[in-house]
Amino acid sequence: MKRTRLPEDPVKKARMQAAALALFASGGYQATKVDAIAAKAQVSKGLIFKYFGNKEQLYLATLRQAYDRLMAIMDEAVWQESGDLVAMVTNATRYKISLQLQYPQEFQLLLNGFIHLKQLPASGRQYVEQMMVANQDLTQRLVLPVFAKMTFKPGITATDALTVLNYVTSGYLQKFQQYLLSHPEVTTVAEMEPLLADLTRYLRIVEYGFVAPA
Amino acid sequence: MKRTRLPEDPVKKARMQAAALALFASGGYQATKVDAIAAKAQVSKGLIFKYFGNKEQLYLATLRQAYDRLMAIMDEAVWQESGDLVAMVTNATRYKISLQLQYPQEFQLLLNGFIHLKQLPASGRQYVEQMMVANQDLTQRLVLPVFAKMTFKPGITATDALTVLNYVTSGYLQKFQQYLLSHPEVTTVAEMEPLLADLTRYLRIVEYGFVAPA
Amino acid sequence: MKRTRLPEDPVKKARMQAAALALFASGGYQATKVDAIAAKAQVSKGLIFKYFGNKEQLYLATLRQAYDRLMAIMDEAVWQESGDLVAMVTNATRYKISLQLQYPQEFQLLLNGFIHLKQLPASGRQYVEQMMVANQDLTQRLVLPVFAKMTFKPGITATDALTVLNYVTSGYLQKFQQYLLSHPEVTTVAEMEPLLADLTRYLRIVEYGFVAPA
Amino acid sequence: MKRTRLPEDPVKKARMQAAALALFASGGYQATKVDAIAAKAQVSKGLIFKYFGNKEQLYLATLRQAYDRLMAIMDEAVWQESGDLVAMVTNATRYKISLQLQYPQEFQLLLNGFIHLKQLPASGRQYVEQMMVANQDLTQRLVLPVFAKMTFKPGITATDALTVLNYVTSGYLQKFQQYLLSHPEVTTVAEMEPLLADLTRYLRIVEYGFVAPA
DNA sequence: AATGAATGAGATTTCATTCAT
DNA sequence: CATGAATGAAATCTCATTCAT
Repeated sequence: MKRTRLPEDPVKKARMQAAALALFASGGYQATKVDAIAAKAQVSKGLIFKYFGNKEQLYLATLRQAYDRLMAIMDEAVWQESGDLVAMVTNATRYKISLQLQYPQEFQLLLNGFIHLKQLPASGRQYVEQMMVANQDLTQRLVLPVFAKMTFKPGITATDALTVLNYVTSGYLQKFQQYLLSHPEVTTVAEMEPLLADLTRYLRIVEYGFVAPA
Repeated sequence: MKRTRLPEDPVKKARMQAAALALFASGGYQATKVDAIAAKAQVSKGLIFKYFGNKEQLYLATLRQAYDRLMAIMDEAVWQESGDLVAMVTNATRYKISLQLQYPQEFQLLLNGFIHLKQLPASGRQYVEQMMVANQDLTQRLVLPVFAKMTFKPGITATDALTVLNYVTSGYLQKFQQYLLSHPEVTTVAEMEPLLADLTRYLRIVEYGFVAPA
Repeated sequence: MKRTRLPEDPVKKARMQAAALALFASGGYQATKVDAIAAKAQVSKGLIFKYFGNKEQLYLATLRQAYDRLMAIMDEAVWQESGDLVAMVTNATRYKISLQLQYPQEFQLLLNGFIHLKQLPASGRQYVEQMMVANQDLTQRLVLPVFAKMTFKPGITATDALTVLNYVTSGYLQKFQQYLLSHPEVTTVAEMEPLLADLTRYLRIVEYGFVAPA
Repeated sequence: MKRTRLPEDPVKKARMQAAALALFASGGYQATKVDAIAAKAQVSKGLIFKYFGNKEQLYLATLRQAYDRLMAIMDEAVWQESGDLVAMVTNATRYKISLQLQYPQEFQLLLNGFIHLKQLPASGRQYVEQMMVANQDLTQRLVLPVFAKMTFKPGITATDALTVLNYVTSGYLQKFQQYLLSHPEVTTVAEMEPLLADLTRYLRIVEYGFVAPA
């Protein structure tokens, strides 16, 4: 018995999403033409409007999908707790890097989304904002138990330490992403290990300072 | 005594530039309509094209002006050298903050420009890129002399320390800018002093680590 | 059986070309508005740009089409060689006249094109120039064999004779075209025969002079 | 006693006319911008409108002036009657050529005007049409007396002979004008004498035919 | 009277969205 | 259902004409 065709062809829908992701990520909302998405998805323009209503909703759907995809993967308990803060944060960062390598477009899209926040329809902001928050939550959830075992200098709180750690790792990740853009041949985390050694030193500085004890 | 009308009326040109700055900064290139700029500048559409040729050149002129304005001011030797690294970087940051408060649109425009780098016409990239470079150069020029008087832990270079300092201050500035967006009532550096105290602690961490000596 | 819609609807494209031909021919490039072409072709403005890119390319396409159409028809071996020069040139002219009656707009367009040569984009000139050359080549190809059988007066070359023939026939054609403009009711060559008798006399003059032998 | 300034400065008006003539002649009506005319005339745009009302009237004034100038000069009895038709027509043509050399822009303007006749406002047509008529009248006035002394072949009228003469001389003049466009270094009639020898042969053909008597 | 900056109607061009096939 | 040709509102850009100085 022939199954009646689904009202929405999931294969085509996936192609549209993928095309939209790629183009929105690299070109932004306004500069990306629906024509181009349809062409890249090998689908008619009309179908895009049938499936997504209009360009803005397509953008939101793309944003949501990127967010969901990253969150789904991040939620996996990939990172192991450990007594060594530096090792742990480096590991976590190594993992984030692998995500960036796997999902560069999703990262780019959400990053742009963050910048364009104002221009986004209200319903779109939540994804971008949640993404930011979730990222910090994650680190916090991991790092706080380790902090519990450490003694802080007087006048310095765990929040301070966490903030600085976040600044350093996200600054590092940003530089890292730029590096990727100019070295598209890099596709595995292994190739990034030399750069990760930098991060370890940076984190060590945060932990113990760069000033030699008198 | 009234001045005779100039071939390019500097008052109107300034109004156009200001309108373009405000709208491009908040809306980006594509979303900003020339009509809107003309309306905001209280000038006819035609005049914009007479003064700037076309929309893209108007954008570049706006970018250049924002860049020039910030650079001109930054170049002033506002910050004093000092033996105390933390005090000095905090001062420098306080100064950058005051610039952001004074020129929020210029900052926003160049920040967006950085994101949109790909989409910018080649001639526009230089301003954005130089802006990034200049910012780091500035820090370096200030900080290196201070570093010269300090002794680094073994295995840690001045470059490492500078990088971490940059990550922390720029992370801090970013959070700061977000804060400004959600607190538009804040207009003076004085009101920001409590937040600057945070930065001091963060920098102290970079200098000496957050871990209490055993 | 109805044909499936083609990527470029030949019916609409033909309507656009026809409208463009009519309007460009009578009004020239600048004075003809794309809006008017769209209206005359009963097509939306947008479609014209989808099919032809921009106004200039539409003009060139129209020029090319006019040229091709005329050349295609001229190339047919309509005119028969004959021993009688006057009869032959008159026949050829009768044929050209029938073309003008059939394709008055194409003639007008290329004629205007010739005048506007300077203002034409370089790529457009070739059609107009080739048209001019082809026209003369054609006459030459026909007339030279007949000349071969004739004896010229001393001091007069075949080139001289050909040149004068060309001047007379093209002068005649020009007057003819003016006549058509002021007598739009004339649509068949038959109606033009009285005028063609004039041409025969003119050609006879070229052959034997108008001066009675002493 | 200082004379009060005329309401219209004749020097400036002349510059405007000259600029308009040059630009309309080479670029046609539509392609010529009022801005360009003002710049070439070293006069403000506003003055052009004050003196001529609008662009169209400026064009008509330019057309009229070109016509008047040529007519005024042509009316001079430069050409002498003579018994030899060929010599006389050649002389007349030589004179026309000298006019073309002296007033190339006026010729070009009226030539273009002839082509654009349809697009011209009705009031402009008369100049162009009169120009055409006057040109033929002139030839007629000169040639008919000579014809009176000649005997025509049976079946051939003076009108026929005149028409053919006109075709040949105007065809010749046209080719001549093209020659001038591609040889702008030529500025005197003397340099054109070789080409005038061609015309003599052409006219001889019209007179006696090119066919050698049996 | 002369200027040329300023205007805005109108032209060209783009592209999200619709809809006949 | 799917298509992509067709649409037209809205954007960019041009330039004859006006008018404050």
